[in-house]
Amino acid sequence: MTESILPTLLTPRELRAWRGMLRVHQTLVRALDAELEREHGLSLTSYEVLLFLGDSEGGRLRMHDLATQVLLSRSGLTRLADRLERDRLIERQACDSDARGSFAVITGEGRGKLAAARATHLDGVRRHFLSHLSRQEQDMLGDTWERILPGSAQSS
Amino acid sequence: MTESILPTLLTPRELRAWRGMLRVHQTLVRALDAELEREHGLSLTSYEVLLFLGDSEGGRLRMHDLATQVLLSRSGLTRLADRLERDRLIERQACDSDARGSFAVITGEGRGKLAAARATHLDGVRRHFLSHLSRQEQDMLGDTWERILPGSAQSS
DNA sequence: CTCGACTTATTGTACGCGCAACGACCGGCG
DNA sequence: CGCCGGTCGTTGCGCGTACAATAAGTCGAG
Repeated sequence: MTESILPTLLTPRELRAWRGMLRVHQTLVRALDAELEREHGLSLTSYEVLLFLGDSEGGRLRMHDLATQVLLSRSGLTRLADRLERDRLIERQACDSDARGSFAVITGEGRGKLAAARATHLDGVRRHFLSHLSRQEQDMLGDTWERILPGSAQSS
Repeated sequence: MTESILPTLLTPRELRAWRGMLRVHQTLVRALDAELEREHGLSLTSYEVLLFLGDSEGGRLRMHDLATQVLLSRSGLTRLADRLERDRLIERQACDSDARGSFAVITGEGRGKLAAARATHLDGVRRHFLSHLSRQEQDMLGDTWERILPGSAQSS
C-alpha cells in the first residue's frame, strides 16, 4: 500500500563529486572565516565587502551592486554596512545622480585593514585549497564552474 | 610612509577556480533549499538530518554523531531536532548504554517525507550540477575533494 | 568505593541574515 | 504637467545558528 516512489539514488561517483563539494566548501569557509576573525576581527562577509570596494574605481559602489556581488540581500548589506561604518572601515556617500541611492566608500583605515586581511586570507586560500591543485586542475575547475554557472569568474 | 605589505594577489586561473566554487556553491545551495522549502516545507538542513537518519541502521543516530555529519553545532542540532520532533518527523529515544546520550529516530512520517523530498532534491542536484559534468569530470572532482579534505565521500 | 576530568545534551543569550513592508525617488506615458 | 509602475535603501520582525555555561552521567586512577 504505502509503496512510495523510490527516487533512484546517486551513483557513488556522483555522490563523491557532489557531497565532496559541500564538505570542502563548508569546511574551508569556516576555517577562513575563523582565521580572519581571529587575526583581524573581521568576518568573511565583511572582508568581501572591503575587497569589492577596494577593487572598485574610487573605492566605492552602490549599495545595490555591492549587495549583489557579495551575495547578500539588500537589507543584509544595510546592516553589515552599518557595522562597518561604525568601525570606520567604510563610509556612506550620497549619490547625486540618483537621490534614492547611496554609495559605500572604503576609508583609509578600511584599506589598511583590507591589505592586512588580504594577506591572511590569500594565505589561507592557498594553504587550504590551491596548494592541492595543479595548474591544469585549476583550469579544469574554472571551466567546470563556468559551465555550471556562466559568469563565475570575478575579482580577487 | 604608509607603504603596507601588498600581498601578492591570485592569478586569474586561481581566481577562477576559487571564486567559482564559492559562487556555484552558494547559488546551488540557495536554489536547492528553495525548491525543498517550496515543495515540501523542508529546509536543506532538515532534509539532511532525515537523510542521515534514514540511511542509518535502525533509522537512528546519537545526537552528537548526527550533529557532526550534518555539520551543525550540537546546540544547533538540539534546536533543529526540537522542530523536527514537533512536526513528528523524528522522535527522541533514550540511550540505555549511556544515560547521558539520546538518539534521534526517524518516524514513519519522517520516512515518507524523506522519500518525497529526496526525489525533489536529487532531481535538483542533477539538473543544477551533475548534468553539466561528464563521468570523467565527476571522478576528477571527487579525487580533488578527497585530496583537499581527506574523507569527503559519504552517503547519499 | 570515591573522586575528578571528561563527555553528552540542553539552555541562555546574542548575532547575522532574509522577507515583507515602507517612504523616497526615478522615469516614461498620457 | 501629473500620475503610476518600478527601484533604492532602510526598518520591523522572525528564524536559525554558534558560543558559553550548566546539569547529568561516564570511566579510570588511587
